[in-house]
Amino acid sequence: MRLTPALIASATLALGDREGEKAMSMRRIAAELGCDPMAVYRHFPNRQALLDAVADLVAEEVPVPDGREPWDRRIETLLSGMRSAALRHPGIAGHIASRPPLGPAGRRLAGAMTAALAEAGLRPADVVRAFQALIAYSAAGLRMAVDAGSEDARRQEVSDALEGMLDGPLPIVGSEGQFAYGLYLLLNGIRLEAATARQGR
Amino acid sequence: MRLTPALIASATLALGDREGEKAMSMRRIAAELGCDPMAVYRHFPNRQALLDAVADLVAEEVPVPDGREPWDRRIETLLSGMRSAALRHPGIAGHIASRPPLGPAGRRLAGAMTAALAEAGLRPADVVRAFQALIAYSAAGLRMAVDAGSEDARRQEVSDALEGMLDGPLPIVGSEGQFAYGLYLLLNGIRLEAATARQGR
DNA sequence: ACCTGAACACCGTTCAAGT
DNA sequence: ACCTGAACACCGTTCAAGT
Repeated sequence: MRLTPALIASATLALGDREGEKAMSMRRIAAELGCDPMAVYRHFPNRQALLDAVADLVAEEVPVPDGREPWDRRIETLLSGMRSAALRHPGIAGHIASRPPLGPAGRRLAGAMTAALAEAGLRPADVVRAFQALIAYSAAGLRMAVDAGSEDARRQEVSDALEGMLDGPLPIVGSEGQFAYGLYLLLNGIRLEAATARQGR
Repeated sequence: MRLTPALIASATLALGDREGEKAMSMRRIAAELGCDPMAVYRHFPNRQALLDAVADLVAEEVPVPDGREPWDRRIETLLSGMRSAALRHPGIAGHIASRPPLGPAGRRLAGAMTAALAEAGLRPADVVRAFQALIAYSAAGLRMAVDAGSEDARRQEVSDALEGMLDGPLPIVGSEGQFAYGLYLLLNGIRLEAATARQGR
């Protein structure tokens, strides 16, 4: 069977889904494909480049929202779409959190997002800054979700650290609801900013 | 020289400052201390626990803001203090971004932060959610700063991906200004939320 | 009982040697 | 010219053997 970048990437994704992040080593990937570890290096310069390709494969699964929806609804759809796609592929989710996909699929999503922000009424320079703030926040939320799933001890530690300062139980770290709340704060901030920009026009 | 957890942690921090993240391996740390690699395991159960202790050492450097300052100013001081302390120690900054410090120093900062949020007028449940959103955002900003410093190629890639969608140059990914903008959006969101909570009271 | 270091089970990547 | 796999320079951690 002839190797191609696409074939290597999808085999790596499947391996990660099945056996987790640590299973996606060059040696294990090669074994999965039944080839020499070095054969992979003929298609990708290094492991990171391969994982970037796998991440973009996941970005392909994210639906681009209908352009007739309001801009804030579209941003919510895009970001929670990326988040749930990543969580469907736990092996690569950690990599996605560190390096949001920038291949063809990633750029398609970035385009939809910046379009929505421009439509919100932000100045071009602020579109980029708000874009990066939203990506940064989503990446962090994804990382917390990944860590929370794999490290119960950490969740306990966070809980212990905060419990003393507050009454009531700690909401689950990295949960969907927690993610939505921060996104809501950011979108509120953007709305306020856009209103100010519109007035100054 | 007798080994102690504090001595190991500060030697590890110094090593990371001098030679970067990858130099902080159990073997290199032991060499730095002139002891057997296994000696470290008598004071820390594993490498992650040691790095957590190093991270808390950095949190000790962050000044706690004056309680008479307004709540939003205090949050800015705390988060940018943590950010610049981490960036002064590039070896451990990546670890801090993944696992915000929760040792004694980390808890002190968390306490100051939740107090500021409570004073802003958020409901207790929202204090925790806003706290986590702010931490998540700051961690992501720190990660972007660390990556931007070490990976010019990635910055170029992000720039290429966005340049096509916008006119004008891309603001530096992970820069102080970029970080401040997202924080500003979040604080605006919190102000709006607090105002709503206050009205419902 | 405490401590050591050899050994286990891996890594990503280079590079010389084969075809 | 293309491909392979041995080898390099590492890892974190376990555990048997020594004192």
